[in-house]
Amino acid sequence: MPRASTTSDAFNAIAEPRRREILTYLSIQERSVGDIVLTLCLAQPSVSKHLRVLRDVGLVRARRRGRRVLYRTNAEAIRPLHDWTRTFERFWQHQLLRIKVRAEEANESRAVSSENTEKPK
Amino acid sequence: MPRASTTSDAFNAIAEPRRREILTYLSIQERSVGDIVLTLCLAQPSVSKHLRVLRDVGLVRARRRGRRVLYRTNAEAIRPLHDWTRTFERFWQHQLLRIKVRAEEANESRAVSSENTEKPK
DNA sequence: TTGACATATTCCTATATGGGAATGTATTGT
DNA sequence: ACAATACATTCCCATATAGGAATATGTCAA
Repeated sequence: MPRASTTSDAFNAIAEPRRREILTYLSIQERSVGDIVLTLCLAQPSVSKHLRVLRDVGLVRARRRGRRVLYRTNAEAIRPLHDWTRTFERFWQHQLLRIKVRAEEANESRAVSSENTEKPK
Repeated sequence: MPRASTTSDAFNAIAEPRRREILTYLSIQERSVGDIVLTLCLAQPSVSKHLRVLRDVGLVRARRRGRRVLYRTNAEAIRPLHDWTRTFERFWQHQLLRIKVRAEEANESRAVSSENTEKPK
């Protein structure tokens, strides 16, 4: 079985670095495909294909303006990603806390010498 | 050119749903490969391979304890993902605000009827 | 209508993948 | 040393890519 489709969800869609760049670029302001091509220095078909993927998972919205098609980031679709990563927030806070505590201990008790670093059972 | 390697960065690594499940499971408590196999109902080689990917990008840490190898989530490695999604936070707040304002307007001026929905230039 | 501009799609190809099965490696208990 | 346990790796394969080139579609302007 190959990898899941890039259009299967937002997680797969944003795995591609260029698509992340496009999302960032379009979050500032609505832009045409041509703008993206020029600004990010990508081939036009490539951009269209990336936009297709982003559109399929709801990460961008499009609307025609004459010959052009204007795209904009749909930030709402990024929330699930944010929420998922956020569930780990408390853990990295714990880790930072542990590191901080360790540093303080090491600093305070420079006399006690050894006793730990790895506590085998 | 195919998709970037799953081990190229955390974004690619977490694109796989099972890997996300493993990360969540391991964030609670350090666990052996066997625990993961039983709890998430996956084949053992599959788990080992997923852990390999997660380890390569620093999302998990491992240590031997006798015959077992205990894995734990390295939450720190998830921060870049969190930070990236966070850059869009203000935008979805804006969008929610717009929606809210629109709803209020629609509610207050039920007499004014039309004039917008799409404003062609 | 015709041409020019803007974007989308199709075709092609090398490549990384995830699952299953089989096998390899490390560690413990006897 | 040997068997058993716990993981890791390898091999095989169907499949979804991403990029490049070519082509199709859509829209406007004269």
